[in-house]
Amino acid sequence: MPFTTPEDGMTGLANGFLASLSQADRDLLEPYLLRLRFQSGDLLTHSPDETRLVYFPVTLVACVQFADQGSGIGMVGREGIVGLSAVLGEPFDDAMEATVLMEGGWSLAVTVEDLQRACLASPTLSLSLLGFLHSYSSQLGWMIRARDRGNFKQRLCAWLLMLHDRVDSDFLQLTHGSLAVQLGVRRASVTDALHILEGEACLRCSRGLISLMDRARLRRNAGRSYEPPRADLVTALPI
Amino acid sequence: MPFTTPEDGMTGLANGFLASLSQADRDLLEPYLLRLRFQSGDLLTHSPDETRLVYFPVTLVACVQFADQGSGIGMVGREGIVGLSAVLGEPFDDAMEATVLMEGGWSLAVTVEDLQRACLASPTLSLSLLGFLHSYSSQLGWMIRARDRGNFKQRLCAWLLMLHDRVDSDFLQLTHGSLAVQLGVRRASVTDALHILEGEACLRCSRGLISLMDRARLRRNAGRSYEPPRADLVTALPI
DNA sequence: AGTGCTGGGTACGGCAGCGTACGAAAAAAC
DNA sequence: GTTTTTTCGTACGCTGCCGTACCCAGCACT
Repeated sequence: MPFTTPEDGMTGLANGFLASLSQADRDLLEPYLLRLRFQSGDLLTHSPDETRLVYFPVTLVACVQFADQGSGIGMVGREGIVGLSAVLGEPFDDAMEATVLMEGGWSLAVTVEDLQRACLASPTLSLSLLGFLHSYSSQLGWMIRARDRGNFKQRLCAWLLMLHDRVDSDFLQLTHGSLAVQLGVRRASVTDALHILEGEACLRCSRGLISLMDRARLRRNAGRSYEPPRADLVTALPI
Repeated sequence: MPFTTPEDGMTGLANGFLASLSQADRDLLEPYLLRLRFQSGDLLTHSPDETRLVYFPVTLVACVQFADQGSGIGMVGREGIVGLSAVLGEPFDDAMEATVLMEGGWSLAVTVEDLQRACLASPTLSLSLLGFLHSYSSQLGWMIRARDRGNFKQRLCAWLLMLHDRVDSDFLQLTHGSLAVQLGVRRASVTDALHILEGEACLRCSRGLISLMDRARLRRNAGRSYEPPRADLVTALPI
């Protein structure tokens, strides 16, 4: 994952969290932003040279999971932040890690030290971080809800919708197997559920690719296992 | 829940989060702290007179859950904060609420406005809030893990251990029914699992009371569904 | 003592998802 | 063109938990 120049295909600060900051807070971070490219399966938690980084994904989507087990916990994409726990300082919480989904993509990043400096200089920046973390916690709450109420088909729909919220395309480069790992079920369960959804004209499957056809119907299928993202919750700060 | 004086049985700032603050940050909040008493089932999300409050539980334990459904999502006690989302300002995220478990107890609290003022005055306070929210997110992650890996008996053990971490007594005033609601299962499932644990001499049940006998054995039962709290993650800030 | 209520013991059929497994088709490697 | 690998289709028995239901034992109230 080499450093690159902005001309390589990235368009400025296309990260939702950074975009939601005030001009002053953004100015605190912008000089230190790195532009990085990742591939599917890359680990975001540590950078190669042991510099601790905090990531602001742009085109990539990451899945937060326990380091000792595959099943996915949370999902972060262009709307959020990955690796935020590092700003809290040692000792790091290394139970979780984040891996890059699908074909990979771009992310902005700053070193932990730079972010810490900025936070200590700006209470509103710290509160913005708090805002993201709250909305992430809320996402985890919905994940928990999805796991006890709701069958697997609903969970699958909810997961696909969450991913769809974080990419620009209706075509998701996913194998049934990788989906099964993320959702913590058998590969066969994914195949079966996808076939049903295909029968309902919600989506179509080909080898390693899921094409979403009818998002509204998917949402109806997901029921209350899915909650659309609320950008206003992240940005609405007093002052 | 009337306001009371400190002599009523509360011993100072016996909340883990407040205790972890620097003296300067604590001084920002202490003048505005209220001391409140709650009973089992009380809702912490709103105060009676519509004043939005943020709570620092002392002897009470609260369960965070979706407002439209009983099953528990997270648990907060004397180590943490309830209602933090309110500091992010309108619009509030009203999908979740927090109710008081067991026999109730004491909590400190400040109004949202007072906390916001303090946060804007102190970046380190904001970062401390971030620290709590991270450790809460981590707890939710463990909850998710407990729900797919691990059978119900493990989840039950993990939940009891989490509650035990947040009270001083080995005697938990809980009915099988209320446990079933929290864990999102049948009451009969709770009864069955408790009988097994009773057979293993982990605990003993009487009417509306669960007496923990062997915490170590409970932890072995919970397996990797339970993670002991790490106070250091909340407090370790880089200054 | 009688009545009512809450909390707990127990049972039985049902089903969603699991573990495992084997084969076929598509892509990739050679 | 042939071989190897990946991805997907499909099946079968199993089990943990569910839904429902009924009964009994404490405890409270009168």
